[in-house]
Amino acid sequence: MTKQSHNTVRQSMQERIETGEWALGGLIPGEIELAEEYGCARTTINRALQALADAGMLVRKRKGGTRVCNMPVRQAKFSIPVVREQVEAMGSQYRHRVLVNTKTTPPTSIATRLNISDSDKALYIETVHLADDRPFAFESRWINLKAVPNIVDAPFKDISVNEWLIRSVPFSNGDVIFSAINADEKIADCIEAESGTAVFVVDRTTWYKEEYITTLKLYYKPGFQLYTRF
Amino acid sequence: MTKQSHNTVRQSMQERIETGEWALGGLIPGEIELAEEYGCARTTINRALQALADAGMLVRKRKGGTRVCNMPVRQAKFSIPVVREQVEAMGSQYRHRVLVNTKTTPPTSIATRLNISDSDKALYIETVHLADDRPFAFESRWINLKAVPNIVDAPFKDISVNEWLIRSVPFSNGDVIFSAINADEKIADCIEAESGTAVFVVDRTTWYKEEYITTLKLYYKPGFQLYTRF
DNA sequence: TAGTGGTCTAGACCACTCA
DNA sequence: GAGTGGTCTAGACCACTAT
Repeated sequence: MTKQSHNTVRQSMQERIETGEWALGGLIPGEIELAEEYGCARTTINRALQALADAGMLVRKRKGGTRVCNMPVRQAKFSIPVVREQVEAMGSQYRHRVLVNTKTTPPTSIATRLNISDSDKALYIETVHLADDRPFAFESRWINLKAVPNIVDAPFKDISVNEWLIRSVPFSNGDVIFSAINADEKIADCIEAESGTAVFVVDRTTWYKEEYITTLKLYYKPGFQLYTRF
Repeated sequence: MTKQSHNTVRQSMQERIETGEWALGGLIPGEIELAEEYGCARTTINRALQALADAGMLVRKRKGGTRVCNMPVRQAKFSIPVVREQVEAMGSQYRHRVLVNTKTTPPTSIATRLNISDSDKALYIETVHLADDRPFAFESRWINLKAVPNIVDAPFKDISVNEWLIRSVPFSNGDVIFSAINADEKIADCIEAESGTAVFVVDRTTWYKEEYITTLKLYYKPGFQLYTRF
């Protein structure tokens, strides 16, 4: 073979795994050997192998060599949903309405999550996200004022709370919990559903460098689906 | 600075983004310039920049240079859930019970998904996944017999259908849809819940090289949560 | 301790795309 | 056409870990 890109090599190796030429859990040749076989530099082989390891297909160990993963679990990458983009992706017009925006002391469960004391005040905001002026999702959010004190001056008419935060604290970390609940009356009312309807819930908490920023729950309208590919 | 690993460089650059030194949507220095600044080879800088671009923090274009992403959307990677591992991760003992296992003609919606004709038979399997002998999830699965004909001989006493497929067709592609529904009577019965309870649903279809393998729906017991981090 | 992957370098050429 | 990122190479040294 002549001139191989790391991509071509990777695909070739992926096929060797898929066809079983390289058995599940089995050891595969070392980098130098593969470099000779493919007729390219070891660096190129290394890059291809690392990509496959990153995808969860290979497990690599110094001295131990490279093995095909014996319990192949595919991983999927997905973007943390931004409601406005979800709405616009459907071809609908996005708008939002702020129902509540107050500074108040949060319940203990929230205070714990934001790592603030029970007596500290936090910003509580309720928002309804609309798609073509029909309810799409209801958002209930608490914000740690110590983390982003200047948020109180921000007007949320044109820009949503979420997008303000994204711009203000651009690359935070966080966790996400997906679940399903039966809508209580309040939620049902906000998303124009009947009480008791199954609702898809996204519970998200974000932080930046040991400091908690915000925690929110998103209740999507009935029938909502979250799609991913792997 | 002396001897920088690509990791150190990456972290340094990540901070410059987070602190706003490199503004959202702004152009950052070119690779050669950064290489001089950090005192390392361009290859090393390239690697760090590619990692950040991969994480969605940077957007790179030939000739156009590298810019900080102006609408930062964090991405999360998560493993396609394998029920047995979910159960064992909770410290419970996993078992499963096969309720139905028949060869039959699928409804049109399923036939379409598996890309087979309406008259073709497919394998239909219903399974209840148990955690410490209590229902954890109910699985309703269709399998394309043309894709994996030898599955009919497989005994699903020790190993679940899913794990048999994973080993047989180890690195398939697929899509996943998360949603919430109200349990009908049958589902409610299988997961020991009341009819109408909100249930978390995972709908998954997998294929390998243009051929559809299987499509399934997983109905989790009430209170189930799917956790991810970003 | 020896063997494997992990990383870095300096230099080169290519491919894309903006002006 | 010129400038940027994308990729490859050959060689070197380091770090981990299985034996």
